[in-house]
Amino acid sequence: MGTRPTVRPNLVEVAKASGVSRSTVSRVINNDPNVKAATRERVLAAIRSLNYQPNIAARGLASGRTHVLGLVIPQGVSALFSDPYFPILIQGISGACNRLDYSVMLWLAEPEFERRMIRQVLHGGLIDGVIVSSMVLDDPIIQALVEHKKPFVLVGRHPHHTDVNFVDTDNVGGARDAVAHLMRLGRQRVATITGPLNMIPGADRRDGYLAAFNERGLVSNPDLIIEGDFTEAGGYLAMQRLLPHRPDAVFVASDVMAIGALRALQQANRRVPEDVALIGFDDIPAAARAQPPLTSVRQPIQQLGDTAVQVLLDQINNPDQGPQRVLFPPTLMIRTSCGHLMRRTTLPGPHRGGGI
Amino acid sequence: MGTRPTVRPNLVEVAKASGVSRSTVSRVINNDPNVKAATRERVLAAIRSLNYQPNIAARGLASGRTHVLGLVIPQGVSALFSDPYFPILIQGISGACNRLDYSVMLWLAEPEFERRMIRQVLHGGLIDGVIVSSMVLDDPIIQALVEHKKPFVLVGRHPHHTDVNFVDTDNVGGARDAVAHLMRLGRQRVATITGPLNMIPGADRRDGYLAAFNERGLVSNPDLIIEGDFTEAGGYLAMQRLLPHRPDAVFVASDVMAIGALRALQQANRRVPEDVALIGFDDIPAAARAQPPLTSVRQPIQQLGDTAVQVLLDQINNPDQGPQRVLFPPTLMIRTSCGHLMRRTTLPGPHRGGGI
DNA sequence: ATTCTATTTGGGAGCGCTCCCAAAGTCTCC
DNA sequence: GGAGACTTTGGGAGCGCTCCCAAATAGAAT
Repeated sequence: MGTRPTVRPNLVEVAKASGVSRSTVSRVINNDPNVKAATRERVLAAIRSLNYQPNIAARGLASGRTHVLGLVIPQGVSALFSDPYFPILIQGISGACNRLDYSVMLWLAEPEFERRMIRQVLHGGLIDGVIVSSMVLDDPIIQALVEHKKPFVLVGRHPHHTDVNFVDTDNVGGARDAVAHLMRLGRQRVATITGPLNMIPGADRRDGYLAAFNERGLVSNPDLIIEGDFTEAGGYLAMQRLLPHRPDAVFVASDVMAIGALRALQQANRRVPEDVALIGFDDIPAAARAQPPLTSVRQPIQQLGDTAVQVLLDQINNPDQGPQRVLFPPTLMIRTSCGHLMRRTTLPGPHRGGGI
Repeated sequence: MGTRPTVRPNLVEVAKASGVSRSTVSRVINNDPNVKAATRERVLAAIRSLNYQPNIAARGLASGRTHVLGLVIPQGVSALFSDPYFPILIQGISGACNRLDYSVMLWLAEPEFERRMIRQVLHGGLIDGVIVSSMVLDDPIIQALVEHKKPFVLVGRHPHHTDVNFVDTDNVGGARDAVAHLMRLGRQRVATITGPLNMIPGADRRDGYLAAFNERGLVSNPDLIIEGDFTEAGGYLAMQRLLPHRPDAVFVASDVMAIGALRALQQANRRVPEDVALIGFDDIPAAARAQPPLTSVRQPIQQLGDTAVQVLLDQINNPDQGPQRVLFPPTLMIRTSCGHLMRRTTLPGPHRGGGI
């Protein structure tokens, strides 16, 4: 400690220390098979003893490959606080990058800096590929990535760009299954609190709700569809607006909103699940801890992030293959809030009022 | 659209387009004052028309400055999901970086990849400085940063490294004020659920609790101090262990734990605040929405991130100045859960039991 | 041993930028 | 009008790496 210089060694010094040329060291660190085993060992020993780490900037300059991925999270800032979705996603992405020897650059795109961000992603030369977790339809970054042929993968499908890489949860299917479950339990007035319908998961989950009706030849009641905003407060307000229409079940498009809805129900003295059954979406940790524990559609968020990295690297390494599309099936986690099969006698009458 | 080449223009092309030399263009993009105004205009026009963006890798190689900051979040992964602290901190850091024309590389340090991460941060040559949001005492990254003289700033003070840059909330003071408030309201048996005591904010907030006793010449009761783990479940369990010791107030070292504690109290039919007053820490959004709304010590998390960036850039630009230490005073957000001044008649008896 | 091929290694060139020093241009003042 | 000082510009060198081609070496076949 202390005698070793704190300056970074470079290729040439490693080469000198192991008695080979620059090129050979380069081959070793890039796993080129054309190196004799003995030579490779010698070089690796020198690398270890000098604590050598290739300079990413130089490597990026020379090869155009930096082993850095960009993660772009557009959309309003607010959701990032309130919903554990993004932290878990970031976790999944970061874990995969650690494992695969990549690094992550993070852009939380604020609209006012979006143009600069796009320029930097596309032209900065520092990024091998981009993971975009956009949920809004008209995101300029996607168009820019397509035009500049930058490798990228979407987390969450995009209806206008179907021929690009994406990984997603089957939001439509998950919502449909949840609503079908409520119907199977005998609920007659199944409502939904949607996400913002200009966000793709918002629209998809709404479509799943509608699909459950269509499949049974039923028509949905527009009064029972309220648009929320994926926040707790939004779920609370939406539930309040829904109450006069006497739903006996609500499919809420996110757990965070469902928790808000639950609060509104309790305030109105409606029992869950006896008076109103509730199913959320995402299965965040708080869902299981709610009172009553919240039935929820679980999506494998961390796996989404992990897979996004794999798809992106695959695309970077084989640019000529077609786009990959991965859709994970969600799982309905049945807890208390959706209730059991209703016996005829407990079917709600036209208007029961609430209360203990 | 379409005719413009998708390849990135470089300095030489900008130089050619504006009829000056490479060097002059370089001066313009680096805001060197030694450029005639007319020339500068001409170059800027060319930059705009070519949509030029300096190559970060090349710039980093040549100058050793990349305009990239590293953000290292060590510690177990779990806290990242459950607590909005980190998302908000990241938000603050990212916002400041956007404003100041920097980018962020994110490392969620998993222990198994920590050595590689450190090597990359220190020797990768891609990072101008590092923001470390460590909360554990024996973090190897901090030692490594000190030894290699890499500019860095801690978010959260570190008791062993007092001569380094840091920004922090005054955790001791915030906790002391919260406990003093409970005492002033007439509570007799003020307990605390601490964070993990090997985490710095955990220890600091415990110390603040103790300080409130010391300042009044009181001694604290060890039975009323339970170590938690900053999770909801941990707060729930800690509260259960605390109940037999009949606290009439609890200072909980984080809101997430406080929400768990609240759940335990309600399950045990203890009224909040009548039987047990509660104060949390952090003032996360969920605190205000709890039932009853949770009194909490607010720390300016986003500002912490923002300031960390400023301090770090300051340090990068003036490496010879001494370390900066910034301590933000927290604010006690008084809501329902801590109750009002107790009249003598409502002082709790030895054991009242709970219940509606 | 000799030729031919396959494997392994070495060194030049260049990625796009900054830094430095020297050259050219401009202004001032006696 | 020319010396001196200051401002502005240009071009060489080099950051640490990869890529490519050529050279050296080893191995196989005759």
